[in-house]
Amino acid sequence: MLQYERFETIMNKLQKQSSVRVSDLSRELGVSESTIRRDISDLDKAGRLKKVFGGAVPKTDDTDFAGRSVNAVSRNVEEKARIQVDEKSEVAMRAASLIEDGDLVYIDAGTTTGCMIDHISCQGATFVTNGARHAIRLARRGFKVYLLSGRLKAKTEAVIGPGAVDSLHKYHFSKCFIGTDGVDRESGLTTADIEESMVKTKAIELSQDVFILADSSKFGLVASVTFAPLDAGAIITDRLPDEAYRRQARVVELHR
Amino acid sequence: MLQYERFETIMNKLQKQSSVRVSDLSRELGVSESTIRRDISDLDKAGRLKKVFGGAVPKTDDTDFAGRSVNAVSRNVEEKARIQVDEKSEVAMRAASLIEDGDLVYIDAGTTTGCMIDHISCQGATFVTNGARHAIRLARRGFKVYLLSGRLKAKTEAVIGPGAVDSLHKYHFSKCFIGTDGVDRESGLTTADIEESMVKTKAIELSQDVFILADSSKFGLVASVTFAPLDAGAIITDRLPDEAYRRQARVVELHR
DNA sequence: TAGTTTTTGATCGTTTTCGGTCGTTTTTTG
DNA sequence: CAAAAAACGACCGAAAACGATCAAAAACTA
Repeated sequence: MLQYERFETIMNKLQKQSSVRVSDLSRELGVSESTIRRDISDLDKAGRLKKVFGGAVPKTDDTDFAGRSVNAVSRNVEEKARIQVDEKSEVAMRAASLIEDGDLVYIDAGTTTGCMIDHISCQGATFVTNGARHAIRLARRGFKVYLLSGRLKAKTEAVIGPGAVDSLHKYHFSKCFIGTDGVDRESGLTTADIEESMVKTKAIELSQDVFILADSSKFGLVASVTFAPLDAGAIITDRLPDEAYRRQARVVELHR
Repeated sequence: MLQYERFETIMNKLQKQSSVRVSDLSRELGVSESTIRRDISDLDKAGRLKKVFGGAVPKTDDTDFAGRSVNAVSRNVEEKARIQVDEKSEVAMRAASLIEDGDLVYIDAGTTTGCMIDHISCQGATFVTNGARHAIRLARRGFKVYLLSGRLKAKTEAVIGPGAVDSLHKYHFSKCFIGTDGVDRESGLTTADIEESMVKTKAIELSQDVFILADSSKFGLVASVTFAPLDAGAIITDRLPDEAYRRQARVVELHR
């Protein structure tokens, strides 16, 4: 087994497990503990994880108040992209079809909104986004693209924080497309990161038409921070698990 | 078996396997390990895969945008590009070694500055950049990264224009690293895009120590817009084609 | 065909990786 | 709090991988 493969295996495990042990890795990968220690040291030096006594934990780019690992709940971009692919893609396709020539569109960072990019058919829209990779992909497709300024969060590749909110002020969007971690009748629309939530809230405020992208798995979930009430915009979903949501929000349901 | 066939076989394997070994390929393709190593080196330099100790892994698209597919390029062109890559990389490595803990560093968009990212060894620096992909790569490596706001230019993946210059104002860099298209004794430092030049000029103005990255091929070239005089900062290059430059600028020359 | 260029395989000194040992540090246990 | 256990890192030697070099083989050219 190549050193590089071990590196990737360790990092993959850390995305799901929130911690790994030297002894376990040594057994599972069939190499000595010395080697695992070296690997972990190298990955730590490279800034890809945090070495702790007995093993390693994922490196969170914004330090949790206790300095503890919070990765068990919030996975990173690639991981998230893998799950619920079909549903995400359907929702995204529908959302993309709403974009028209002349629109000034805000596209939120995130995997679901990212799916939209390949499905945008009209050519005359202008885009603003806080997703660094989204911006690159949009620009490649030939669109006029503006990026927000501010700190780049490694895990979600999103520009966040007060700087990002500031640089939003001058825009007046005709449409905005926002992803969400949770949709709940009591808590409304929620997301895991407070700084990301600030950006979402501001973008919604500045937009004429608001669209929330939420595949069916998001309903009933509540993340750390509420960024908008349920009726902040139209919720686009593949399947609505509970008709009760209709009383509180405008819902676009793809499968009946 | 033709070289071309081996190239394709290796690339095909990498699409399914996530890694290949020199020893395996040597046996399977019936050629010596030397040959496989040469093949892998060539494919790596062409940007089609990533060479690792013991074999190779697929190239993830986060490296740089020089990684286009080169199916039928003439040998001469490929050879030339390879040499330039080496020189760029040397220059970048030297530049990266100048970064220290505590620095607030501006990194300009561009391929040469992009090479720096993999070679930054210290962990305690903070970065500001107008390169969208640079930002993503820096963030992945665990650095604190800030992006400028503004329009994203598709070709260079750089944030440019007045918005970008505005969002620069608040920073005071300890060091900045700027790429250039041309270095000329009369015209100074030049670049092709007027909006990119504005960002470069402002970043230089805001920085205590200024470093210009220019491989030897850039000397004597003049692009459309001058963004700074020759003595705006230290010019880092692999080889200085003409000693006369020393009279006008501070030069760091790698090969004497 | 003869001469040139390119590709390939073998060699060899150098570098990198890896597992085991051992003294030290950290954590757990009593 | 002290002893025991576990984990650690530094070090070393063996093994593997590497790159540079060179000569033979193959492909190309005049």
